[in-house]
Amino acid sequence: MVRRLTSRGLKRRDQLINYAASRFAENGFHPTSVTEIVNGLGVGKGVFYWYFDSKEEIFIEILRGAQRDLRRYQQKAIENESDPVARIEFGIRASIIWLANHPDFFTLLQFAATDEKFSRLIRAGEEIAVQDVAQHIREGISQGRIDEGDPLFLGHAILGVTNQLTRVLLFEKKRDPSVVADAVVRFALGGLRGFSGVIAAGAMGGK
Amino acid sequence: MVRRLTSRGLKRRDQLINYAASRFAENGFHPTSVTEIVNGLGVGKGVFYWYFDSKEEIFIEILRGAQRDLRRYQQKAIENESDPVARIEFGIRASIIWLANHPDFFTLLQFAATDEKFSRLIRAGEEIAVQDVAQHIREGISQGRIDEGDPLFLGHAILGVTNQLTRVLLFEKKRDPSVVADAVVRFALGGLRGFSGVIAAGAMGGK
DNA sequence: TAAAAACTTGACCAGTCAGTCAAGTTCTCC
DNA sequence: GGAGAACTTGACTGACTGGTCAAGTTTTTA
Repeated sequence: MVRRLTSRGLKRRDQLINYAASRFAENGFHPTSVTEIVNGLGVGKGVFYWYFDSKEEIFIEILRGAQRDLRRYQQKAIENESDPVARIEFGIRASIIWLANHPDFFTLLQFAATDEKFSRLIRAGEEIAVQDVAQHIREGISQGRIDEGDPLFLGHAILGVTNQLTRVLLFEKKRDPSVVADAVVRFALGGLRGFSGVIAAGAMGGK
Repeated sequence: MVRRLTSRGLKRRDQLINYAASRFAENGFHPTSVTEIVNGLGVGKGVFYWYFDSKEEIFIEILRGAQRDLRRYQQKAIENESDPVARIEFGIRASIIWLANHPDFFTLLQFAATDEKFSRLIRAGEEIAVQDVAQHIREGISQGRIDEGDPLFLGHAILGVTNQLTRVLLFEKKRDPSVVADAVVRFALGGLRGFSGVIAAGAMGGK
């Protein structure tokens, strides 16, 4: 949808995006109807379709905006740090703080990753985040601070820990963001350092 | 729904569960209609409602079955191992193998975790799996093989790495299950060992 | 000030959905 | 063999969906 929007139009569009995001987060994407969105805002249905071609489109806009905002926040958090491992840590901490401040978006991103219609977009955003961290991992490896290993694998592993602990500790168990961040950082940096058979050495025959 | 089922009825119920699971995995839960399920099986709609009260109920049955089966598989994989760290490793490997053999269930479990109607069930299953691994972690800590840390946090961290790497490496990048398992185990055991400030020591002022 | 562009209304459409049910068929068990 | 239980059919219902559009209002522009 391409339209010349006045400031009034821009405000309305924002209002739709924000309200729709909160409804989608609470009820889910499919169960939330366009009628419900416009009624909640007290406007006619035509308003919705003046700004968006479809329910799908507004959801994609919501996702794009969230991804953009999160990435900016991450980059700002690490811009003055040159040590690669510290950049990883600061990136993790920034992500958790951002998620704590945008719980709705966390829910939306999690759902979108499971829906065929939106998972492409989510994965593309994920891939970008992983590329970012993989670069720091490469530097860390070349400095001998991180064990050899595929940087992309390791980046995804960090993402997985961050997402899971954020969901469980931050949102479900209501832990403080800094506590969650400490736990993620501890595990992620330990995971990066890797495991060379020392821990379980007493036990295993194979691998 | 409680009914006395003959063997014919049990077969039909199984057929409905399996076909519905494959449709839900491919199309998503909401977009898949009951009509689509019964038409795909070439039966009347009444058949569906003879065995299940609702579309929601069949989905819950699918999830329960998957959780039960996965847990059994995990337990079988570690039953003859006494070393706690090795039990963790074998549990991870068993999970990945099971998921590789049940890609539909992986998709379903991921979606269900994001839907308010089903997330309770998923979280309960997750909590059980985490309790299992937390027990091994506790033993590992008391043996001095794993750094101090909340066993539940660490258990969730392992779950997060396993899920993410399974999704990305196994299902998206089509890597061999054993390669995925190696990557997960490496990261998870390293993460358990923890991080005591050595890696990033050169860099950080604050935490 | 007047035309054009931006914005809003809400009734309406065609389609889909989960779920019902009266009627019929097949099976089990005595 | 016959009664009752298990199973199956598919037309039907009422609610709701995403999306359209002709008509109207407000704002911008020149």
